[in-house]
Amino acid sequence: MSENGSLRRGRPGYDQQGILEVAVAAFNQFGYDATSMGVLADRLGLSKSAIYHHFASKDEILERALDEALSGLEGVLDEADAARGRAADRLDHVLRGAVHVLVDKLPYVTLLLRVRGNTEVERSALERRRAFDRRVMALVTEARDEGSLRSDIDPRIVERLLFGMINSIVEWYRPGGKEDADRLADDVIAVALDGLRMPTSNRIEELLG
Amino acid sequence: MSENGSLRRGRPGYDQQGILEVAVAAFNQFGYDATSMGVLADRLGLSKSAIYHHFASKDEILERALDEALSGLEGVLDEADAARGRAADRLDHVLRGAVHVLVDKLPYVTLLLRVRGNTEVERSALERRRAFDRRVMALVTEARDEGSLRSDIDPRIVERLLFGMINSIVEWYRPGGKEDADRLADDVIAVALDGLRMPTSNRIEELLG
DNA sequence: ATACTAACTGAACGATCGGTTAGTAATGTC
DNA sequence: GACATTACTAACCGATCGTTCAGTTAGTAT
Repeated sequence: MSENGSLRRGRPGYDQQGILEVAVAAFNQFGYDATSMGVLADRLGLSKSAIYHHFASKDEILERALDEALSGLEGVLDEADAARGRAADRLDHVLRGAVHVLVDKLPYVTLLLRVRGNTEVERSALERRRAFDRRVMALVTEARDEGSLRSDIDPRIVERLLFGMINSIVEWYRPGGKEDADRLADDVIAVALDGLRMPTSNRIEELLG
Repeated sequence: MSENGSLRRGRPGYDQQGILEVAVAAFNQFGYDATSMGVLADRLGLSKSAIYHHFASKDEILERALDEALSGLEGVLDEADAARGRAADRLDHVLRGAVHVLVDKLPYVTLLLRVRGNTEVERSALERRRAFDRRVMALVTEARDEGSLRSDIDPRIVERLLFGMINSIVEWYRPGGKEDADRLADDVIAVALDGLRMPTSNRIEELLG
């Protein structure tokens, strides 16, 4: 439960991170609202009140979890914004990076994608998500203007379809399969950029014509 | 509240459909579990107990709503299975049909896509969804085998990415905008089949080589 | 030993949950 | 008017919700 080698002081047991992992797994299985502190305590093998030693409220557990996901996604965008080069290349980096964050922090991102905005914590997370989307939209627009992306579809719709596809990964991807994160990112980028259609001579003529 | 012109007998008021529409809207706003029968009654302008005149339980309201979405989606697949012709054309019909069902029954499909499987009703709906996905996967496999779709990506992943993209429409599409269902379906199919990349001479050479 | 720190328990709180019961109100039909 | 039909209300139920509190346990540090 502790990541550093030196022994922790005080009575051994869960720390915040340990509680968080179990809680997020439960939230994802039942939904946040449908997960009671009682069943959460059962899963931890603790009493309900023990949880309140580590977190001030159920809401605060959610807040920590959502920040874990959001900071990961925002980090990918920060890297892209710091880099120079074609917008298409920076967008490529963001898409692949987003897939990796999804896979590495799967439970946290899964939870984030199901937030409805019932509380202040949830609304704040939704706003950070919207800000993320806006930054990606700007990148898509840039890539279109430099001639890298097709210009016949609204960049906002392009961005939403792109992340609709990427985010849906949390619905079915499970780690440990033959499909690792790199291969998955390759597939997603291949479908997104080049489409599903099998190239044919007809298509080549169409492109030439 | 009534769709037929002739007057209903008995005291006027809500019928099942009227209750259902308001309930589904509330479920989508707050989430099913976070929507209490109390706030639902407030939205309807009724007492809690009045709702139980129309539905036996909260669960039954959900059941009706999920069936509305599922029967719509299954209908599209039934049409495609009844038709003859290339698998690619039947798949095209399914994808466009799914977009239209999503738009026409937006609140119901939105609700369906958020079901977690906590109750028997939810688990049954999830199983119908999985059966739908399996039928679409078979169609994707057929289209690949006839040479219409690229063969370098697992058909199961293709299907999931496709419907990840399509299903994500419920997260942002709102009726009444400039983007109607037909245009939206065109955009989705365009991105899915031909990708986002701007065709270049390099790409043509690559296809020819 | 003593002090300190962190982890935890059991019992209880007020609030809210989904649901029940018994009775009432408003319409069309005859 | 009587009657059937449909829609609804007020009051209440036991269960469960998130949370609090006073006290206990198990370890490290000096």
